[in-house]
Amino acid sequence: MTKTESTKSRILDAAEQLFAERGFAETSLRTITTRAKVNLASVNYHFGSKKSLIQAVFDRFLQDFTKELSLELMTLEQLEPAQLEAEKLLNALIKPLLSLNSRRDNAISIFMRLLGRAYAETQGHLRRYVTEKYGHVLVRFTHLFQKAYPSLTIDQIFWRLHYMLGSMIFTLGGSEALRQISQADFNRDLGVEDVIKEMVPFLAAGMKA
Amino acid sequence: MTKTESTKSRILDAAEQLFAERGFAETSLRTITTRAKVNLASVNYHFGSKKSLIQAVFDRFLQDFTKELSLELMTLEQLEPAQLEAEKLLNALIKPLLSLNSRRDNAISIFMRLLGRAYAETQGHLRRYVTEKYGHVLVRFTHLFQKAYPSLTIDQIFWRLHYMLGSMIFTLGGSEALRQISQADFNRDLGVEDVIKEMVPFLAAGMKA
DNA sequence: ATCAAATCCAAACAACTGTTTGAAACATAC
DNA sequence: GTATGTTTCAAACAGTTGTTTGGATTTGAT
Repeated sequence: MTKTESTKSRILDAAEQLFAERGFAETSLRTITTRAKVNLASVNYHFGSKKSLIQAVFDRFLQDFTKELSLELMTLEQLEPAQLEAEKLLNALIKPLLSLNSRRDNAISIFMRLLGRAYAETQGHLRRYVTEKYGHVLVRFTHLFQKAYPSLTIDQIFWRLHYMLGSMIFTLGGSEALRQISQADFNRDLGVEDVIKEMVPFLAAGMKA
Repeated sequence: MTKTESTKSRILDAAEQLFAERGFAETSLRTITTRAKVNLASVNYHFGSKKSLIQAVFDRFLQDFTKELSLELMTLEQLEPAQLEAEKLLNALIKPLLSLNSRRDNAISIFMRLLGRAYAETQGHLRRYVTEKYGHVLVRFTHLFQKAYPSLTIDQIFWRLHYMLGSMIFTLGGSEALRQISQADFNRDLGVEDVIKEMVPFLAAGMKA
C-alpha cells in the first residue's frame, strides 16, 4: 500500500502539472509516466484510462478547494444582508485560493488553468462532471450575492459572477505569461498575490455597478 | 484560380469552426478536410502545414477586426482627455466585435474562443505570433486609457485590461454553454448582444474603480 | 516459509496523426 | 492542337497515441 500510494500520487502530481502546461490532448501518457518515473502501464492500472486520470486530477484539487470555500460560506450565510459586501464575498473566494498556493508551489495558477481548460471543452463532458459534482457551492455563492444586492436581477448576478470567473481564470491561469509581458514592457513584476489584490477593487466595483 | 479560392476558403471555414469547438490539437486535418469536402492533401498544398493553417485562420479574423478597431481608435485619439470615458473606450472595442457577427453567424463566439485558445498555449508560439502582428492596436488602446485615467498606474491599467479581456473571452467564447445553463436554471435567455450590453457597466465600473 | 493478491514492467497492439509522393485532372495561353 | 503551369486525388510514409497482455516482482497475511 505504501509503494502504490507513492506511484498513484506521483502520477497525479506529474499529470496536473503537465495538463495545466500543455492541455489534456497535448499531454501524452508517456510524457506523464516519464516525468513521474513510473511505468507506462501504471496509469491504466491505477486509473483505468486517461479520461479517468483527468477526472482524478480535478477531484484532488476541487476537494481541497471546496472544503475551505464551504467553511467561508457558512460564516457568511449567518450574516445579515446589510453586513454582506462584495469585497467580503470576494475574500471568501480568494482565501481558499491562497491557501492552495501555500500547500503546493504555483497551485493557484495550475488550478485556474485546469478550470479554464475544463470550461473550454465544448463537448462538455468534463465541465458537466465538475459542475454536477461541485456546483452546489457555486449555487450557495450565488444566493449570497442575491441577499447582498437584492436590487440586481438573478440574470445580472449570474452573468456578473461569470465575468468575474473569466477574469480570474484568464489572469491567474496565464499569470506567468502575462507577468513576463508586464515585466518586459515596463519592468514591474507583481506576484500572483499582488495580482489578486489588484483584482479585488476591480471586481467589487463591477459587482456593485 | 476560382476553384482554388473556393477550396482554400472552404478549408478556412471548416478549420475555424472546428478549432473553436475542439481546440487545435484535438482537431485533425482529416476532420477538417472531410467537413470541408476537400482532399486531405490540399491543406498541405495550400497552407504548407497545420501550424500555418492555424495562423491563417487567425489572420483572416484579426484583419477584419483590427481594421475596424483601428478606425474607432483614430476618432478617439483626437479627443481631449476630459471627453474620454470608460464606456466610450469599451464601445470602441465592442462595435468591431458586433460587426464581425453580422458578417458570419456566431463569429463573436468563435473569435473569442480562438483568442482564448491562443492565450492558453503556454509554449506560446501562437500568442507570440498574434501579439507581434496585432499588438500595436492594443498598445494604442492602453494609451487611450492612460490618457483618460491618469491617476491609475500603468500596471493597474495593464492588469485591468486583462481582467476585461478575460471576462470577454470567457463569457462570449463560452456563451452558448453558459446561456444553456442560464436558461435551464431560471428560464431566461439572453442573446450574445444582450450579454455584451450587460457586460459594459460591469467592466466600466471596474476600470474606473 | 508459503501462498495469494497486488503491483510493476517490457513488449506489442491497432488506431490515428501530419506529411509526402507521383500520377491524374484541370485550366490557360500560344 | 500542343504545351505549361496549377490544382486535385488516392495511396503510402513514419511517428505517436491510448490501451492490453502475460509474465516477473513485490507485498502482506497465515
